[in-house]
Amino acid sequence: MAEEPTHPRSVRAKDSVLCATRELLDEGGLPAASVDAISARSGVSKATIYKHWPCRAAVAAEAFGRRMADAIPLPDTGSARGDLAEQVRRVSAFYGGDSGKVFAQLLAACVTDPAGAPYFRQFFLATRWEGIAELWQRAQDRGEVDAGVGAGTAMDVLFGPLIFRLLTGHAPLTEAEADTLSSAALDGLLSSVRGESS
Amino acid sequence: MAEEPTHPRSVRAKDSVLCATRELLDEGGLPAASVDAISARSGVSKATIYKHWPCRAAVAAEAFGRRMADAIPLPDTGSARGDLAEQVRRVSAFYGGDSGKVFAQLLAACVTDPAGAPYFRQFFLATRWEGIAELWQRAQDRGEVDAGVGAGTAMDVLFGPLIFRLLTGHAPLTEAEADTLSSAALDGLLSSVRGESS
Amino acid sequence: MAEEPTHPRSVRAKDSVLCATRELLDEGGLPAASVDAISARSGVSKATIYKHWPCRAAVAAEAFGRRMADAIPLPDTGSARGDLAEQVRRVSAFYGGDSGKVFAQLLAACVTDPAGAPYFRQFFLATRWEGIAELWQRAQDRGEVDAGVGAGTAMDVLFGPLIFRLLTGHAPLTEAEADTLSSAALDGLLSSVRGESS
Amino acid sequence: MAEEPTHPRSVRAKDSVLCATRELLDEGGLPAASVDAISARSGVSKATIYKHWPCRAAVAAEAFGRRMADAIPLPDTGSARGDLAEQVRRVSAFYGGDSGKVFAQLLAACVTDPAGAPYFRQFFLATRWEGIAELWQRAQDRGEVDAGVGAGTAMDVLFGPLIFRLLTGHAPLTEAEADTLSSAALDGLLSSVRGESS
DNA sequence: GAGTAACCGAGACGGTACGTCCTGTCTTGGA
DNA sequence: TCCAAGACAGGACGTACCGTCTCGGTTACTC
Repeated sequence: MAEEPTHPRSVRAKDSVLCATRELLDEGGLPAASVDAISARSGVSKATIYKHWPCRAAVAAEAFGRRMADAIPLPDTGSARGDLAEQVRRVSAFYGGDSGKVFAQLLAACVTDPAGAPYFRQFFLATRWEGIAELWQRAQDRGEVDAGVGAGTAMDVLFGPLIFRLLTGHAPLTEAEADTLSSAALDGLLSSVRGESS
Repeated sequence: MAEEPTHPRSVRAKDSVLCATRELLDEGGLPAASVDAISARSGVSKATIYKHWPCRAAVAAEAFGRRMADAIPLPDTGSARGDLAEQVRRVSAFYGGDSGKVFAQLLAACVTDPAGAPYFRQFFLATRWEGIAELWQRAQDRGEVDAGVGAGTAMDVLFGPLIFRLLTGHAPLTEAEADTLSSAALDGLLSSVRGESS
Repeated sequence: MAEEPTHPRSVRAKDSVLCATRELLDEGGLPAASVDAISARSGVSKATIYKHWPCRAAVAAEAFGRRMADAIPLPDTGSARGDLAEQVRRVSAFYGGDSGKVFAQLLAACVTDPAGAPYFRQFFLATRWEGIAELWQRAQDRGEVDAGVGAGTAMDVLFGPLIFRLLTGHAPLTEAEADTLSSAALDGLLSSVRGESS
Repeated sequence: MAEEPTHPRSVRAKDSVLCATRELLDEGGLPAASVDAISARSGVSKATIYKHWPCRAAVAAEAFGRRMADAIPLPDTGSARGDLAEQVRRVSAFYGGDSGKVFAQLLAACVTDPAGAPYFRQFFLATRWEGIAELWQRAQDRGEVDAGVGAGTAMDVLFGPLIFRLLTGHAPLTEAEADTLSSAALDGLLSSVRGESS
């Protein structure tokens, strides 16, 4: 406790802000996490908040980012296909839940307000990318993957459809649907050679 | 068209609004298409606008929707794979251009303001869905597609990645990337039998 | 009933409008008597309403005017002073009650919207003026009044203070206050006997 | 005044608002002094205006109040009756001029929107009351007044008739009429000598 | 008794002001 | 020296009401 004051004040301020923002996001989604509300709850002034982040979306992205990473641990089923399918299932479940709504609001906010986009990428996509890269490495090691496809492409093809559905709501995000999408993505849409695919 | 003055007033008002909105979207994107600006340019009062649409995003979606449909005619290359790949290429090009930015803003606005979502689905997704359904039907007729995969799933897997990239900007939307994504989606990510993929 | 249709339609429409307006004024004061509300409740279209009256305040003045006349019958106490004082008391009581608020709103509306002023004068002041003129005539017949003072002046001096208080609310409109005001005013207005006045 | 920039910002904002409002009132009366117009001319945002005043009428009352006080200095003719009659004459002249119209609009607005009433009382009536109280005190000191009549009653009886005429327009506000009214009222209010009144 | 003209209900519309909200900057005073 | 507290400009929001207008159907006169 004695060395708590040695933390630069800015660190304590950032923590307070992120903590308060998390609470507000949980309580009322992104609309509830207005800068005024964050300032009031955290006891950190608006000026200070804007000294650390360029816009509201950036704060929210940083506050919410880890939550998602924690909520979606990497699976290890023994096969690359199993791992990837399970990961799609987990991400779909996350998107389909309450947090998914907040995630969508955040993504939307970072479109509206481009200053937040780098934060969104850093605190959401980077983490996700690392997970997929690891699974993809395992798959490569096992020779399960098409050598011509990169991890980035895989991420897009596997999770893009989920985000599409999350944002537009044109189709549900159930577990069954997640499996359908991951199967299609993993196997391919066209009827080349099948049999091993579900 | 001689009877234009006999159009019910509501029709004329809607036309004015949609036309003005299109212009504003072209000039400054969604932020420029505020309800006040639409009202001022169209000569239609705000109250009337809110009588016809629930929110700004709905107006913009309707105004911008057809533009996209017109900009992306259905291809007919002779093969289902070719048609689908070409369609992905065209949609990617659309997203990558100026219109893509507006499209992203619109999608984001419909997340923020759910009242607009049905309009977005009607004026963007419905059109897209019809196109894909037709291509998919051709493909089924030719026996090129995996019978177990529906057109809806195909749409998600083919275009979800593009939307993912459009919104987050984590990867470019070039033609080459579009081909990579469509190949991966159409063939599948896993290494069954490869080589015939473009 | 058979000859009801012989009434010009306009007469029925006016009656419906005035009746509906009275109800609305009773329920929520002048703000509740919007033209839309009057139209809806009376079944008479707004266009027709505006054919008969120049503005909302005019309708309300006509609708509310008789109410006040009915509520304040002329007193007859045997002396001019007694009659006038009693009349001030009655008007004060009217102003102090619920109707007083509506009266004030109406007067205010006719200031804001001068088209209504003639209606206000016709349906409120004319009636009042007639009453005062009659009392004043009685007083003259009895030789109680200062011959140099006209009935108009008397009306202003007796009721002006009440209206002043009603509108600004700077002092109450109780019966005792009414007597104080009328005493002060009557001592000046009545010529003959001075001394018995408080 | 060198420290003008050090004035708390709120003071500068209030000054700007009141100044702009005065101008607008002069140019087009109360209807011209919409909150939007005040905001635009003063450079003070609407939100700030609503932080300092509860409604438009309150702003206008404060802006216009002093003007009236300045325009009507207290007379000193040597006799209480003379002072009071002169004061009635001056107030009548004020009401009869352009400012009278604005005054009437303001009073009406404070009836319509009760949130403004305290401001009206503070910035119009309080000043008036102080003036009358002083004149009344002089009169009492000279023994000219009826001891049973308070200054408040005097104010109502003297100025109520003017306000009545101002608002309803049922009679003119000329100097001659003002004298007629003040004579009638003062004969009642002043105790001592009767008969020499005009 | 059909034709015709006036009239009216219903309500959409332009216009205007409203009062609220939130963002991101700027100022002040205290620690 | 740094920060909380919060005032501020700017600008969009969605609502409310007014008074005008357009439409289509009904009514009440005319022939």
